Amino acid sequence: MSLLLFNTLTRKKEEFVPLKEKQIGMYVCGVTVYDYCHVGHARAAIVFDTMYRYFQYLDYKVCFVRNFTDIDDKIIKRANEEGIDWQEVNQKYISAFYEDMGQLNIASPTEEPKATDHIPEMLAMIQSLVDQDKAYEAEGDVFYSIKSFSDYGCLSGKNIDDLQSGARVEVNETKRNPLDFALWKKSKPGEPFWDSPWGQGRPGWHIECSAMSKKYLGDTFDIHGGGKDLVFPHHENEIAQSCGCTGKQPVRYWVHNGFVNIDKEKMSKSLGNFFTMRDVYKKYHPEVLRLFLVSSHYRSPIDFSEKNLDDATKVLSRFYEGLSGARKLVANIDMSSIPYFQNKVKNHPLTQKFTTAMNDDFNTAVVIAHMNEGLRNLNTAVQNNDTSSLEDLAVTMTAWEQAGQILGLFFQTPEQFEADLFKIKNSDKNLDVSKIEQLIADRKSARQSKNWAEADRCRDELTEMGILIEDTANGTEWKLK
RNA sequence: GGCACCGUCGCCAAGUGGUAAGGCAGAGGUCUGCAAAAUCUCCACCGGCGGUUCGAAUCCGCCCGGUGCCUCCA
Repeated sequence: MSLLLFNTLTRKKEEFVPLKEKQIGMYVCGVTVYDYCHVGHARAAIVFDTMYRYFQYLDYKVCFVRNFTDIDDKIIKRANEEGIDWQEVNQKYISAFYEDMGQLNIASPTEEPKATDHIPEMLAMIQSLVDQDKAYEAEGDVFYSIKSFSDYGCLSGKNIDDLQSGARVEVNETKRNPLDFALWKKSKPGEPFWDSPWGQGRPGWHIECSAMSKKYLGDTFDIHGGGKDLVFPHHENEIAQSCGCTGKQPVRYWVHNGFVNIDKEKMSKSLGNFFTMRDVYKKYHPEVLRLFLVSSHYRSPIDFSEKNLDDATKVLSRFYEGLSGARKLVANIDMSSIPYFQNKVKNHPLTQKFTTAMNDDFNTAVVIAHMNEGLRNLNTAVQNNDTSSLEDLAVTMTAWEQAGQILGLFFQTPEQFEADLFKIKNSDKNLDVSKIEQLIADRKSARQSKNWAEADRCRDELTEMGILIEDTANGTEWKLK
């Protein structure tokens, strides 16, 4: 069964065929480490993490490279603002990145190169472009001459004339063409710099990805990803640089994720309408954020709102409750002793539907729909306490759970999830747990003596506190609304 | 101004030529002392107009509405 992937270069879904059989080279633009990550960064991370997981599930050997941009204007500016060294800025926000992404269950890429560790590679590339007359030095800066690349605009669908006529590009006297972009920037006094054949300076933004992807993945590799906002100019320029340098097409499939919106507008720093990941975690479980972001297709815009996160919380709670019930029912089943267990999971209808959806350009939204349907089967078995076919249930549960895990869900136990959820929900309520338990005990004795009025009074009091109770076979359980 | 994209139930969201997945909310049933949870049933002809087609939410044209990129941006 083939996998279809939407390629920005052709604007079509294409059958994905890697360069080398069963191997994939994938490069994804990471973040510039000058501030905390927001939900837009979270989406990009989740989208490509999910692809990475699914490729591995399909038995591909994936070399996944995700970079850190650790030198640029914003970092220098931030360092000056905070009165610290630019490296300290990097350090601070790289560790924040790991904290925030770790909570989302983002797997480690194969390589996480930093721009400043690859200055020689970048200089070599720039030199090659200069030698080929595709780049030129001007007063200490080095620019790429877009005239040297006839395909310039192929990725973003722009043509050079349109770009020039609408040019909001800053006027720079030293450029031969206003659309030429910097490969190397001369450093100003007091700024960090590296030595180069063109004097002291630092790399332009685009060259790092060309140099690092070439180093780790070769002149041509399979997938290059990032947010839609990187299509132009960043990825367009990367193609120009890489192709100019090697003469080869650098990337076979360009993959871009859609934006996170707020009230239909792109979440962005400049608009100031962004939420950092750590802000979101104060009110919502990180896994809820993950589920929310995989609930729609990766290329569509997704509207970030409390209502939508509340909905996602409900779905994830249902998922975990169903999982918890099913796990308890099959607790005594030794799955490893079930004949052909892995094959049965693989051939389960749910797994089949899962792979069909994922093979269609990673349609995770459809996967979630299938999981909601699958959940009903689990819940029905649990409700009926159906022990007649526990082995089948174990297979169904595993197929269901596995689908979720490839989406990066279910990375903790249902108990931990419930406990975390309580902690988050209770953070601004500060409820007294012993009081809750006392009321439940009071209600229990009232019910035993069939004093329904008193029992209901206890429940009403709990309801007022925001507590929801459920009488189950194992006693009364409670949770925060 | 140039170039793209989007408009599906009250809300969120799949589907891109064969008579509309899923979730939330809502209505009703089962279960329950009553609830809750779970489960079952019900709940849309797809922005407007025209065209192509045996057949369109899905293709084409026009219109209306919204967004993005063209400057740093996931």
